[in-house]
Amino acid sequence: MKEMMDTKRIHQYLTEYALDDVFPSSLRQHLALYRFEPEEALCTQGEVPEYIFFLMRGKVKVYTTSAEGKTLLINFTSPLGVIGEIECLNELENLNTVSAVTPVEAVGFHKRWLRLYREEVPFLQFMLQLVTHKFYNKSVSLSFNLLYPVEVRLASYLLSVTTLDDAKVSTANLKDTANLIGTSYRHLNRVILQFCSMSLIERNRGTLVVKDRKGLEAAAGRNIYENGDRREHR
Amino acid sequence: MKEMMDTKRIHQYLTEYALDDVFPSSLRQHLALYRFEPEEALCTQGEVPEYIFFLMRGKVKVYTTSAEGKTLLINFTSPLGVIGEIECLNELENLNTVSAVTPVEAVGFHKRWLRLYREEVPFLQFMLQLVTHKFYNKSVSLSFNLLYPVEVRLASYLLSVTTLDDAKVSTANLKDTANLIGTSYRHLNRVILQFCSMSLIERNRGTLVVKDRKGLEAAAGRNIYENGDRREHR
DNA sequence: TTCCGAAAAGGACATATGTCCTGAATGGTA
DNA sequence: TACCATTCAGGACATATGTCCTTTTCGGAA
Repeated sequence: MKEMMDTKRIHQYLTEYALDDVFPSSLRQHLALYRFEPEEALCTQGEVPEYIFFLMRGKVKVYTTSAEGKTLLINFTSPLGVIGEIECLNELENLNTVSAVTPVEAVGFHKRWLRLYREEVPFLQFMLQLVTHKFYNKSVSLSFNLLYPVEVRLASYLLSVTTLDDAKVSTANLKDTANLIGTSYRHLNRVILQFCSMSLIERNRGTLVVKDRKGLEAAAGRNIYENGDRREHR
Repeated sequence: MKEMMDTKRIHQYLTEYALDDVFPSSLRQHLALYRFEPEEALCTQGEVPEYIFFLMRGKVKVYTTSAEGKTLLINFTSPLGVIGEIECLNELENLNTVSAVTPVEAVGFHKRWLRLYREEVPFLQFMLQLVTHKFYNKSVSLSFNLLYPVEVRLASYLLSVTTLDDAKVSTANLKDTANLIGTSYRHLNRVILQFCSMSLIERNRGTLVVKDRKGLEAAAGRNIYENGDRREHR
């Protein structure tokens, strides 16, 4: 983590994401710009977080590891995602580890300043908005993972990350995909094979190509990732 | 749902749960007291909610039903739980159905008044606090259900709903228990049998008795419901 | 007490999914 | 081009969990 006091760039980001009201000028002095390299952790499961970050550039992955070492990928988060707010607001330890996937820039502040921010209506409104959205998406994914078989989850996922124009998914990160929909790489392959034999998709070197969206929709029942933050994953 | 304008009782509840600051007197005129009978729904999956309720008395269950009719019990909620806030704040449809288990009393207001409340710092702080907690608990249960086998989930559950003094769990609602830990009644029985044969618990007519907390703790690894809102379920 | 019906428990089997391993494909390098 | 190391796909098997149905238990009515 590299901290920078690049006030100008911070201001630029705040404007880009319409956060000028959320951080009134009186509170900006506590904001800093942070940079993370790929693989670097923004926060670590089990530790108590110090900072709240607003993701401005790049992509991070959020995951949990069980005592036995099994990993559950929660999601990939893109701007404007927020990291650490749940734990900082409640003095709890991190449930997840968040690591940079690409080079990342985030605006953040140390949690000791929360007492200032939490007196501000726009800040509170923004956070509430954000957390409720996160909650909603999380609920969707919870139900979805527990209620539907991998087949349905994969079909939904494929519909979400592709369009009619761009029907391809790289298989480079098929392991990530497996984790994301909460299954093993092996099993994912099995289901892919099944979809291929049904001519729903085609597997070429390095990519999956969606051949039959209607068919996939039928397999999915309904597309669960449609409004979820998992949409960002490619 | 029966609406009552029992100002006195509302005031009494607000005091009981230290909500006097959250609802400044200027906003109280929009609050009403609502009563629900067992089995009655406070809100229904798929519909757009109209009210935000603050559960003051009784117990409700929160559950989702899949298109195929499979039911996933999310939790049991007790006072002071809040219902409908996520959806009302974002104009979204209900993800879950919430039904009264016991007779229920809730203080609530129609969402059209949200524009008033959401200008109030104490209200916003309260909601943010509440939603982040809910979120945290949900995250725990998401990870837990996806990462651990039923055996571990049951052990955790048993440790949570019993104490050294009161080591009994009624088997009357074993089906609820099965749903709550996300498995079938059949499979729950299987695991109970297993625990019995390991002398961790004993099954008598109508109750399970915890015999060996240490052993259960070993089976659980760690007790995941410890801070979760599922604790309320008996 | 005996018998019946409802509820609970358990057996048999089916299915989904995970783990481990082998063999094939791939790309880089000499 | 030939060879090697690495990655990827798929086979074989193991395990967890679900579904369906039969058996058992138990309270209550006759």
